[in-house]
Amino acid sequence: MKEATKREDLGCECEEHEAAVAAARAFMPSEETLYDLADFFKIFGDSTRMSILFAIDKAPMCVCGIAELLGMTKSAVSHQLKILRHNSLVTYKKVGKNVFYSLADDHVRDIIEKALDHINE
Amino acid sequence: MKEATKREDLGCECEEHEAAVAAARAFMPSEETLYDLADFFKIFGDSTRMSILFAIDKAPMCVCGIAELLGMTKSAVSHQLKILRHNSLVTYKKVGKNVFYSLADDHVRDIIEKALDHINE
DNA sequence: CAAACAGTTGAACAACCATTCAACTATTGT
DNA sequence: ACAATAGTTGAATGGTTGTTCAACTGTTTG
Repeated sequence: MKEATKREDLGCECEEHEAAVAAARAFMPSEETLYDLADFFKIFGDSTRMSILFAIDKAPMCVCGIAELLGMTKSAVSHQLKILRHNSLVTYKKVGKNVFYSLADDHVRDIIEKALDHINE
Repeated sequence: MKEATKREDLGCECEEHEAAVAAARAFMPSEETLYDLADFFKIFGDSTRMSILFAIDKAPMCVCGIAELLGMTKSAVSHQLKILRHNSLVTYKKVGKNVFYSLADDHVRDIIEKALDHINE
């Protein structure tokens, strides 16, 4: 046998669960909120961006400094900084030829710290 | 002009920054920690997984219930639940034909709440 | 002004990843 | 024992995304 899936592969026929589904639906955030949340976490989900955030945690640092610290090209770093910039996680200040980046606010530190707690059990 | 990049695209010649780089390097976490952190956040960086976490936030729910709530196939949901399971973000309990999933601990709620704070400015 | 360096950017490429599809296991009910 | 449903899983696929490459802007210095 094993023809194609008979009916729907979505949901279930068990009507006992419908109440639970309805109850959960009432507490679900909007689609937009869910996407915003996922997009926000996506930024932290890359080791290069994570490294950059730690690099500028204690003191502002220029792009070439970050590149040297991480052993990466300035181009690669700059691309990631653009993402961090567009999501307001970092700020920057031009000084001559250099651009110094810093963390935007303490919010970022809080979230990373929480995650570190979870990782270290 | 514009031949290939003359020398290295890594770092900079400015020796004034070497001290800053060395200082930052002293505070950098290990490579392993950075990867673990990024991997951890990567899990939250998908709207399907984020939706699942909210779906089982208030009460345990079976796979078919989640699938119906999200309007997705049971297969797709199961694949994501596997990832959440392997990262200890959810627990499960078999009851007859059903498998009920719940949040593993309050740690997860804390982190999502922090992120919501940041999004809502 | 011209050379050199810091930084940015768009296109191309490669690697990764979420969903689909099909098949499978396990449990319940007839 | 057989049919039906809940759930899982491996392979294939299509979309996303990080890095590289090459070219560009802007600033400083000789």
